[in-house]
Amino acid sequence: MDRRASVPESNRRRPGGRSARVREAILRATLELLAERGFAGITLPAVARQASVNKTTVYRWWSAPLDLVQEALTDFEALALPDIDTGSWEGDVEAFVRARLRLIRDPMAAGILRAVIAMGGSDTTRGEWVDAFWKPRERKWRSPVERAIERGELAASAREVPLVELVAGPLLLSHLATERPLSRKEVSALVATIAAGVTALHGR
Amino acid sequence: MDRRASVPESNRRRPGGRSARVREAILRATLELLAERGFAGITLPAVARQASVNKTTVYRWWSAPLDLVQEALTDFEALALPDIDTGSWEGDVEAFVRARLRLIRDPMAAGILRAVIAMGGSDTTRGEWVDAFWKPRERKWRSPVERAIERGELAASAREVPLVELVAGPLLLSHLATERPLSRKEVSALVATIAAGVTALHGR
DNA sequence: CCATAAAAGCAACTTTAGGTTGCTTTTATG
DNA sequence: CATAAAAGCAACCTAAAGTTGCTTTTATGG
Repeated sequence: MDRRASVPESNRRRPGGRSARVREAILRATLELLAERGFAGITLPAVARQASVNKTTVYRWWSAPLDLVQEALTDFEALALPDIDTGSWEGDVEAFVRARLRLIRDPMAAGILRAVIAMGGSDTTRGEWVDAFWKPRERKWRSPVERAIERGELAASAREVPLVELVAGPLLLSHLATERPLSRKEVSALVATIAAGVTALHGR
Repeated sequence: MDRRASVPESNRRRPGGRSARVREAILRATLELLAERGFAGITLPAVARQASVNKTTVYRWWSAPLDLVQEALTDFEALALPDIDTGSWEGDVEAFVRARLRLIRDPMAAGILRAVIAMGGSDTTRGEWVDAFWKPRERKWRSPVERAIERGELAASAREVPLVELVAGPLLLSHLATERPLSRKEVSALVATIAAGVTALHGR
């Protein structure tokens, strides 16, 4: 049986010492290449070079670039969003924007997000996986709206507003696509506009 | 002197007939591969195959994938946005969203946008070029806000609102990144929220 | 309409880089 | 400290990018 591409850390036979170090180096190298060169930059020999590890070692445990990327991203916690609960939903929006800004300003995180975006599209296998990648990160952020509705700050109709997209989309466009980051003023205006719009239509 | 990668259509020595057909086929093939496989899919032999053209012909006129992509995108008019002027700025916002939706739903346009996003980042040469790619497409869409201010619909302070990002960002995120397109309802809510927010803060 | 030179096509070649294999050396672990 | 797991090494195969000299096709001007 081929044990490659299906061996989580815990199932490795010698998880202590060198093996662990080598594995870490390989997954870190994968993220570095992914951020710098995109998915196209991930070949097993390239990862081995970046990690200063012999390529046979990489081939022993992973069989394809996608496996490497998948495993590396699972381990990469920086892309996770913090829990946000400021007490008011406007505060939550502001906090979310700030958190997202910090994240997207980190070159490695930005590069990785770009790569993940590029990996979507026609190819079904990748597409499904990319979907699985985003889902948990989105779900985490429906709750503030729900809480606001429970608190009576917003009407139930607020659920129709695609808040995640409204808040994160502009940052994505300005930082990742056009690479003309929003100014301090524009960020403030962004938050204010969304807050005012939602309050005007769904506030109590 | 190397005449490759610096020969616009008009400077070719025999621009009629076959040469023109071959050039068109090559640039079309470039866009197809770019949309389907991303920038990584662009190699000169691959483009030649896709265009049903001999690879020596491609090598004769272009020296690198980036040259091909650059020239192909310059010729690709589908990514241009229509002029919008409905008379009211809310109407303009709605019209812009609809136009952008149509665009982003086209698989080829979506694939190309994804590829362009992925091409941004560290590498300075590419980064500059990607910037040049977006600029004309953005500028075209400051005018509706300006017109609204001139008409007296909005206060001058509305200029601070990053409207392009606010309107296009959510569509970008939902269609290109997460691939969970907004529903009809959500699109309406998006337009309504932005309109209400801007009106509340900057309306007259 | 035809002569001709530009440009496309073709085939054989070199080079580069991904991927494979058998073996040796290092080292975690009982 | 014995030993087996895992990393390293070197030589290899293969596929695809890139190159070259030449032949065939065809746009174009006289």
